[in-house]
Amino acid sequence: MPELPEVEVVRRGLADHVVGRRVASAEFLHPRVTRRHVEGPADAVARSSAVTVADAVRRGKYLWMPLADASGTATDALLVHLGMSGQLLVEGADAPDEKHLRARWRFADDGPQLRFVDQRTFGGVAVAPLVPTADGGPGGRGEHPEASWGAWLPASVAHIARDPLDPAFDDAGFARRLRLRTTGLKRALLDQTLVSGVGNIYADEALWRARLHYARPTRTLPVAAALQVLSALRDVMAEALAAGGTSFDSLYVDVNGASGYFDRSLAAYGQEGRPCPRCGTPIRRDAFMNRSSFSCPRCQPRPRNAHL
DNA sequence: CGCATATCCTGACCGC
DNA sequence: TGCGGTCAGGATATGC
Repeated sequence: MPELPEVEVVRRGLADHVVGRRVASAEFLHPRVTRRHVEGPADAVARSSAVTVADAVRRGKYLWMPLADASGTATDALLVHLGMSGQLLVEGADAPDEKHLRARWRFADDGPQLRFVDQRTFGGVAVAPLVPTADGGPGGRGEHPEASWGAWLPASVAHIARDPLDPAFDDAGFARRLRLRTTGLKRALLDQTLVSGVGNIYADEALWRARLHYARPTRTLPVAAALQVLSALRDVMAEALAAGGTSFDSLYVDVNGASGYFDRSLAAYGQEGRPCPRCGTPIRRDAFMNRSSFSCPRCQPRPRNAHL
């Protein structure tokens, strides 16, 4: 399941193999892939053809490529969300179509194609106009991929918060907004309008590292604890990114989620019954939010005033 | 409006 | 071998 580190691996692959190339034609092979593009698939084809891919940018789990017209101006971006099972692949024209091939872009240089493959069709593609960011820019100093395209993002992504690896992320603002919520801590971490890029896997891992229970009420969470969760998110995502960055082939823009490489490093997620790496207590699995939460019963005791 | 839940989808897996 | 049930979960529509 692609979360922030997996999407960043994909972004880097696009930066290496797609940015700077001119798209000759676009093709969408499944109606669901463009369901978020309100003007319809024909419009998406038109607006992502005969353009040059100017950059590859990410915020949280959203990925986009500003598309430059003949004058070099980019007013639109090709926006991709991988959903649960989406993959972006860079492959030669002779490679057979994948069973779940949903979209394809051919390039004017006749080099490898870009393909979107998605078994479960939770992912999607849209062409969206670029608009200024609400908080006015990336903050300038970092390596974050959004920095090069500065203060712009697709209009349909404007409601998504910055992610923990973004140098312009507002730590104090996050803690303040978190404490205004009346909910449980993990619910809040999964809310992409508060902090983006966090899914079930990294939420569980960060909570384990911070020794906090998923149902800890946000309203009374100390600021220091909120900042510790943020720090844990940054650590685990950076480690996963480092692990993922070593394993992908140069012509394969890999997204295999955590199953490919980082699963060996998971302390809690998917580890039901196995000993907690810190204290040896068997990791427990709880049904929560229509999915599973994994935690250590000893390191992460359920608070007496647990939210739900 | 804030918060919680139902829903979309397909393939792997399990017990019988 | 097949069959029904369960599970995986990101984002959003809907409901309270």
